[in-house]
Amino acid sequence: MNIEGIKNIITKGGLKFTHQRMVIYNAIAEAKNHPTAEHVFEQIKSDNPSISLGTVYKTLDTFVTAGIIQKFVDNKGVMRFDGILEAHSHLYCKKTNEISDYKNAELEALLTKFFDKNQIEDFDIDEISIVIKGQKL
Amino acid sequence: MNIEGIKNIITKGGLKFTHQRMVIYNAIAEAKNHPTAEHVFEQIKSDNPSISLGTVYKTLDTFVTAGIIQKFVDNKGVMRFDGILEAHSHLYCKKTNEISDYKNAELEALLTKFFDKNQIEDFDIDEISIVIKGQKL
DNA sequence: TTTCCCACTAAGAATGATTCTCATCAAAGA
DNA sequence: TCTTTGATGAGAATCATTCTTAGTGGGAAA
Repeated sequence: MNIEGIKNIITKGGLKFTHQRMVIYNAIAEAKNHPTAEHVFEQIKSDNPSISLGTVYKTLDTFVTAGIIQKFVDNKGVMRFDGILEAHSHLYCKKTNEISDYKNAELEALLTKFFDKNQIEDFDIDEISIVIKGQKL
Repeated sequence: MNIEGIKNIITKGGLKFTHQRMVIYNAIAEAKNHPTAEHVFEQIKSDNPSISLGTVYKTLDTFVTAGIIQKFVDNKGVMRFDGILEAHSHLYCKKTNEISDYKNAELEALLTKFFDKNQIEDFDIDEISIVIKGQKL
């Protein structure tokens, strides 16, 4: 993604555009896996030697609050960040600990239909996600 | 559950039966919520003043490995333990941070059927769980 | 332009959950 | 009984994350 595109996303989230936010957002957008704060830090450190790990944590959190990225917790309890905003499920490989995306419109439709019909008592659903654990072959 | 019942479960898991394991398993079995290691420790401490928090962590982990309890990670990255072994989904309340169980045979059947038909390429599924986030009313 | 202000950042200390280390202990088997 | 092995207690160590504090820079207003 180009600088203008990133700037747009950040400012549309109601945030000031800064160099640090630019490189951090860029790292998330380019990552194919689901990076941790540490991953992002390692990724950008060589080109931005003065950046601080604390800033990475704080900025990622700011992005989550602004709704321009998502976060979730992995099996080990570590925060993972994700530039994809649409709902999608995750595959956890027990062998390699990799996390990959799984997206299937039919499944989403199935779940939506199911929970429309079967409301949960005294509970207002915001989002549903599926966690699939297994092994890569 | 009575002592004999707990002893049975622990020894059937291939583990030696000890006093600590007894009280820790009992705490998990009686808990209605999904306790953390710290919760279990607080729960049993008054009757077992010499028990160590490290032992609670280690024992819970031993139980998980032996397959007699389950564990998962909550939104905040903290380990939660669960004496229920059957597959079931969790409801996360964004207001109170409570986690409750959700079990629905129809939903399970639906998912099983779906993934039987729609195998995931190069991935062997062990278990599927659903995370439902929202608010208690 | 100059000043003022405030959000942003860097650096590292502090925290909280979890794991590790190691000495001691207890039970089961030889 | 002696030995061995695994379990336990105590607390140190680790790891991810948050907090604190001081310093910086860019925009708004005069």
